[in-house]
Amino acid sequence: MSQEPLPPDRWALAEYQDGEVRFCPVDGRGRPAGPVERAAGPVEAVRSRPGAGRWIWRSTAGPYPRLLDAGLRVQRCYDIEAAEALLLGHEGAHGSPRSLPAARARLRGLPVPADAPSRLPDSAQSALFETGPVPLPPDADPLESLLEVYAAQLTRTELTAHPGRMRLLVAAESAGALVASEMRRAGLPWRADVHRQVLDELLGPRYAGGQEPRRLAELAAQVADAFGERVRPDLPADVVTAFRRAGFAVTSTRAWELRDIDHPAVEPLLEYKKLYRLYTAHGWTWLRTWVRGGRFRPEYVPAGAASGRWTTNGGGALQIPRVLRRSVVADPGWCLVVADADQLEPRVLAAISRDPGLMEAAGSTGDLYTALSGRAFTGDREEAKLALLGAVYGQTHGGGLRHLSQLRRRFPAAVALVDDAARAGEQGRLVRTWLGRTCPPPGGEPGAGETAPEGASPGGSAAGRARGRFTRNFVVQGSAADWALLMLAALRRSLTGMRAELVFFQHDEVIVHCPETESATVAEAIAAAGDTAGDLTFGRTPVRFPFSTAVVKRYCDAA
DNA sequence: CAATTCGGGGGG
DNA sequence: CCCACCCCCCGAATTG
Repeated sequence: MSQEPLPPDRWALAEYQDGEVRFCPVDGRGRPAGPVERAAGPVEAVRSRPGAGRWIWRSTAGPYPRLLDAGLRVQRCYDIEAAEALLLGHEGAHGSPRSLPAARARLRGLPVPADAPSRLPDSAQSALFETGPVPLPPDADPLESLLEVYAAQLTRTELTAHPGRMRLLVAAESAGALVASEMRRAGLPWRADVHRQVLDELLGPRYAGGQEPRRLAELAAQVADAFGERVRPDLPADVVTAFRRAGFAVTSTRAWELRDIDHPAVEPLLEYKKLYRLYTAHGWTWLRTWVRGGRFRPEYVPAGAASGRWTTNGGGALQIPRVLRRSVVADPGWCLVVADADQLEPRVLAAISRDPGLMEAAGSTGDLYTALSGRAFTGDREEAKLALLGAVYGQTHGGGLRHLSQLRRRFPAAVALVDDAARAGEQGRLVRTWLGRTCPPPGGEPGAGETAPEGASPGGSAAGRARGRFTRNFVVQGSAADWALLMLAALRRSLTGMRAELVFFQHDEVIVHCPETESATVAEAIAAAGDTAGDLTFGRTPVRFPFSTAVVKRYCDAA
């Protein structure tokens, strides 16, 4: 069946109620290939098998943080619950519970338990209500259940549209889970003193007793002066009313709408909103909550977004405001290698569409948009960029559309790919990324093949068109997320044995914290990881995946 | 009174 | 003029 040589050494590991673990070697079909061993915990088990190639376990977030605490890493893993989510999605059962007990129950035709909520409401945060992983029924043996589900997953994988790609996707998602745990443990270097200095500079000192910062109070007073009445700048309704009274027919208080209004309240108001946002989202409270011992440690959630992009659970790690990048400072003698993938989405589009013209343009490491504008595309770099992004996002009006027909002529296969994806969405069909991650069905979470009730003519309705834009973008953004996982896995591999640590990942950007002496090696490893991931993910194409890389002491000093 | 939605801003 | 796409986070208002 599969011609790939099997990893020499895979081990299944399951935790029991009393904390004990049992583990055994596993063959290529998911059957036990040796005696079951016991250990006091995952640390003891993994330590006893230093040569294990891949650990198969229920969920990386369970045992792996404890392994890291004990100073252990594993080379590779197979995350059953991550795989279950990917397979369910591919099978069109997107929202079905993904836990090991749920997967087992489905195999046996038993009632399927719901998943534990991924994020608890604040009111339930008390230890009393802490919800652990969904429990197996008391009569189920954890290791046997794990192997039963694993074996079935291997079979289901072979039934997917592209089994080889799905195998790769599961491996990549599992590697991502390892990276997420490791990054959280390492933490992003964060100087609380610098952060406080930024807050003091921009917001001024806080008044005693939890009052708002002085600068916010001053700006609020200026707004009130300008209107000649008290207006609370953080209440949109208040502000709209005040502008109406002053003779300006605004419909919202969005920055782009207010920017062009000639009224003395506008400037302090916009400044207030910017600073208010900093104060509430990344102010002193955030600092107290999230920064400990000079490190910011968010909980990353791989595939938290439908497209496969990561999210975080609290801390807003993927929305660090630019003004706070000054606080991300390397340790003495160390540096940050900050690397940003260049024009990732158009390069991904080139690879997944195999469009000859676009592949040729993406076959160089130079700026892709400049390459486009230099060719038979009449327009400058900015216009080329807008046209291409407009095609990927499903732009409906505006300047970028002017060049769309030209794009269509120059890069017919690329445009056809996103157009097909859009049509699929409008017709209520599912689309997949290159590796086979499947978009959620229309009409919300519930999952299992529901048919949109009001979708008689989805192509014609506003909802149908919105769905088309979603699926159009999904195939590109999601395939870029496929690539990013393999890039992380490749980079992680090449950093083993070094002191360098991956400390941040944001869609198309990574930060590695390393001794200054390692920076050149790390930069090379990142460059190599981009192209390696391109070949692994999409097969061999001429498309290159370069990074803009900077070696800096402070995050803000990277381009 | 708690849960949900809205509006506006941040990131890619 | 901006926008299309994916998200997070907060406070206030609204709803059950």
